[in-house]
Amino acid sequence: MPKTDPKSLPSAYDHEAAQAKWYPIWEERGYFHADPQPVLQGKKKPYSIVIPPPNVTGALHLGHALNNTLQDILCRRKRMQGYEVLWMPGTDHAGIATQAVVERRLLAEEGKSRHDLGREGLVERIWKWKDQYEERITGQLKQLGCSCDWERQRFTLDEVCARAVRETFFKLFSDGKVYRGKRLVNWDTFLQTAVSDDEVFHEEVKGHFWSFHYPVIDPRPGEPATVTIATTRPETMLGDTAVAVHPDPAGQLDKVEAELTEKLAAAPAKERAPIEKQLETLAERRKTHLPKLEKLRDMAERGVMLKLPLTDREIPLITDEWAKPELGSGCVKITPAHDANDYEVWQRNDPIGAINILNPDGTLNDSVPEKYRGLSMKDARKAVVADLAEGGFHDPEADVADRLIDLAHSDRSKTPIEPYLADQWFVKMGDRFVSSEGTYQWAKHAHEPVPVDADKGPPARALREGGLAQSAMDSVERGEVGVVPPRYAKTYLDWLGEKRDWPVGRQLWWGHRIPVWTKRFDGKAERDAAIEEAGELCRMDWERDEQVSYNCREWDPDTFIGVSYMCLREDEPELISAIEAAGYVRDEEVLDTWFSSALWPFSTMGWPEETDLLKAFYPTSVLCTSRDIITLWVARMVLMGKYLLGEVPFPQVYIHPKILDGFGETMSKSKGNGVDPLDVIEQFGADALRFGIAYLTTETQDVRLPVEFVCPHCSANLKQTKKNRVLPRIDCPECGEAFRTQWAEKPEDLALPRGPVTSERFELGRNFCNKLWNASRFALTNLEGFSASNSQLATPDSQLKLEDRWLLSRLGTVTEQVSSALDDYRFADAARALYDFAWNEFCSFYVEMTKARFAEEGPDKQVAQAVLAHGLDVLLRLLHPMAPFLTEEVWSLLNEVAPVRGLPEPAEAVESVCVAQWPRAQSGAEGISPRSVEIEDQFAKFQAVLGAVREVRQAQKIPPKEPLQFTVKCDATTANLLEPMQPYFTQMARATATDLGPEAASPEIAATKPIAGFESAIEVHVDIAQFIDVEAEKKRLAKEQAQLTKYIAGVRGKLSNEKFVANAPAEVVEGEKGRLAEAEQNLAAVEAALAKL
RNA sequence: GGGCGCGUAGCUCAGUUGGUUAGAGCGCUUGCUUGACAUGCAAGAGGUCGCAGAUUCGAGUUCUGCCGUGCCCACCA
Repeated sequence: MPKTDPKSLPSAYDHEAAQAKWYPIWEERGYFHADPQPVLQGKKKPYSIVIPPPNVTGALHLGHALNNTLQDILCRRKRMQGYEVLWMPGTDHAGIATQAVVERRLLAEEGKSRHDLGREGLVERIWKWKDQYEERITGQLKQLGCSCDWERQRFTLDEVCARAVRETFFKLFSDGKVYRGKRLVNWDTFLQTAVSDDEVFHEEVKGHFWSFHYPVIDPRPGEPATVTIATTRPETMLGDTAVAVHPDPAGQLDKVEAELTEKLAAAPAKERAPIEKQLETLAERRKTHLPKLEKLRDMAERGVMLKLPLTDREIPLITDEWAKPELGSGCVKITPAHDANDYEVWQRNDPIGAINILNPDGTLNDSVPEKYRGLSMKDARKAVVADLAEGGFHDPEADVADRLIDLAHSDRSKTPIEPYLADQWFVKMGDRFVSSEGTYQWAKHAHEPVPVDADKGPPARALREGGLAQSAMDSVERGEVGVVPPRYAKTYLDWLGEKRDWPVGRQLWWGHRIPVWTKRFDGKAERDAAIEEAGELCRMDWERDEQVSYNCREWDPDTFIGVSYMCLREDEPELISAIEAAGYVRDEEVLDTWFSSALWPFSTMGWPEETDLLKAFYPTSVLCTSRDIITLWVARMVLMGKYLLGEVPFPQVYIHPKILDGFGETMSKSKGNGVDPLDVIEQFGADALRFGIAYLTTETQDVRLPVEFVCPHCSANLKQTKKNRVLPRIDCPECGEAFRTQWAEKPEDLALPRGPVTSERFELGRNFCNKLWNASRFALTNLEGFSASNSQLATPDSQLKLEDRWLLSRLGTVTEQVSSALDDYRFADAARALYDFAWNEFCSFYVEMTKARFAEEGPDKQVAQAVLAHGLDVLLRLLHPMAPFLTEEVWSLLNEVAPVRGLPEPAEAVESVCVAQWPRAQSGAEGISPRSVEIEDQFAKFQAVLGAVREVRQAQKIPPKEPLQFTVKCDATTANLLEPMQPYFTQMARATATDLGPEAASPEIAATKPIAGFESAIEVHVDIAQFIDVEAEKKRLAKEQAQLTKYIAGVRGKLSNEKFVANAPAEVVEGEKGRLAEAEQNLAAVEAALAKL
């Protein structure tokens, strides 16, 4: 291979070239491929991470860049530490989001709906989209430099994952942890589909608040004959199954009053009026409403029924805390099938039942009286209100008109959402009920709790215990899974503690189809036949000698109406046809995306097969994710890992910060404040992006990134504001030319050149990379003629100069800092340590000092070369996880001039920094020049003296080229130390020390700078006879004097405080005394200098 | 309403168990062009650490309350 001439290297780091060059080479050489064999043979320790799979439809944004950069930093370092590393990549099929995107495109581009294509057609279409999107995501990750094992890439809907999903569902079903229940969903009557909470937006609309009377059946004398209820949705009254009143209205009013009083006492004057008004209203209510409510409560406890107007139904008056005596009439109608709160009331008061009055298209169904059937909700409302008024059930005076109502709308169709009670598959999160009435077990495949003691009825209210959720809680509580930072454990535990059952079905086509077949039966005869039939189907299964099917039955014990379910472990055609021939119908729904995500740490490794991969790499080493999916994803992975493999999927969860925009808001495409990492990579380079991210990733804070557009015409940066951030086109105020943004949609906008969105905060990373690049160029140029023998340092102490030992010591310290920071996921600390060391020490001092040594051939030059090569080598290794491309590029160039380097040097060149050993804290210096606080401290003296001279030059406005002379009054040790640094004072400050030591005289006309912070005083006196600006020097000294005086007064005060001297630790007191003495000495020097001027 | 954060220099942020004269980057001011780097070098200005109390010899750091701000969850018949 021809050698590169270091002098021909460009003066700016070419990130584009390095990125294009190295990634393919890394892949080709298989650096990222994980081999289970060395682990299984005990030769290497495993380290594994599964990627949080990005949604296939989404292009990656900066949040992903952060998430993946951090994982890559961890993986690359572990690889260098000799672990066999598996970083498992993949994508998520993201059911709803993906289907929605593809459906939208289908409609926009072809004018077709999903019904035009049919289930299979649509799914096939989505698969095609998926390949395209996935490729883009993969490409973005590669551009970022992510060292994923691409040969093992998975997709949550691929065959391997599907197998795991089927096995899991089958096991849950067989264990009786799956049941069929009712659940309220957000029903989009236009699209006739359920939409997730995320796809619902709330909009205030003007509404009307009606009051109606429901007649009481057979009231006793003195009791109210009607119950008044208020509602914004009168049409739902057709589905009412109860009216509720609070069980203790007086108590509740007391409680509300007490709260208000407390609030009033604490409220500032201007806020008092409305609270006082509320209190008045409350007092008024006690008179007007309370007696009636208490009567109603008694009636409810007696079991009084009400006549539901417009229907022939009777509904109970019940007590429930949901009814707020301080609001409305104090009573509330209960429509469990069409309101989330009423649904909860139903859960607490099981016998009242629920009536679904809607057809999927949003019209009223057969459960309502004939005259309303088929009406839309809107028409039904008019009819119901009119009929109630006609029947005398309406109380118009109590109505509230023009009330603003927060109404849920579907994000996709923009039509109002109807809460709709749908059959759902649930996974049980708890397995026991415990209440004051006793302990209850879950019935198998049913959601009703059954008492352990058969005499008791179901409990009214109970805590759930045990089960899947509990096992996941235990894992965190016992420390099997550690959460970093620990405060996030609370989110996890609180959520799991509710033990809410997991509704796992989704009314979609894109996803893992639920492997259950259903058959209804009606009556005893049909039921018995179904049981027999199921038995036969199972025998057919047994012949296959594997458990391929399972069945269960549910029925009403009185009527024998029920359903029989068959769950198949695999899609075996023969069994399916047998089952379907028997009248079983396959479930239409698919599983929640999180169901397959929950299996991700092991489904990706081939579970349920006992693969080598699984044996070698499960459990994984850490999960790295953002806080918003702690519940949805992390908790469920732990739960499933414990349930299916008996082992937690990861011993640690690292929760990283989120990236926010300049206004502190989460970045998202819909807000228009998102930044495309490719824009940043293009402008600043992947290394700059990565380093910048690491530098910003602190523990407590989210990362705020003020965002700006870059004009493609004139490169002007335009701050993004709340106003311009969603504009499709912007006219550049600098050059007047227009450009388009990522939100351009119209053809005329799309024709304009695109203005990328970036953040100037990545300049730090770019500048740093460039700094390192140039330091490397310097080193490469000056390592000409370097040979391995040059680096042999047989008698190091005699040959190493102070700066060599200093650098070697510092390398050890920095290695230690970076290592421990990365061990604790303190990425910012690691990045800062490297930044400061590389820039302020390696470049500003060591490289500067070697310039003087390279000027002359000889052993000193050779030592400098050896140390420089070694220093750069260690720096590249430490920096590689954060800046892989830059470090690899420089590594390869360094290999050309100094293939064998380091102290002690390896036997041969290491071909890539990817596979180089991570430095040990003592490594470079080990056995030759150990880490030494003394050396670092000594060197700091030199740095301080140099700084003093430079400061005087600036203060006196002495031109940089003008030579200076100075003396240093210091103890003999310091003088001996400084003496050999003479060439560097010349080199770095154009100054010569004419006298050093305890007796050093100050020049006749001098600027004086005392140096604080060392055990003995150091005074620097710069000869300024030729240049003097007396006023400037006086000013400078006066400032020093003021500072010192103030400081001395402070310390004296402290020391004269007897309590301080008595209570503070001796070392603190001693420290103060020492500093006081030093400050006093410095002050004396300053005052002497002032007097002399 | 519940939970979790954050408020330190003009901006974005560090600040380990309380103990030197509170730091960095950007921006700003001043001075520097020929050999690593103007994506740079040298120096400087800029902070009563949101407010008020408490604990302590000592508080940016601990506690309480308030103000401001953000995120998550629940909810508004």
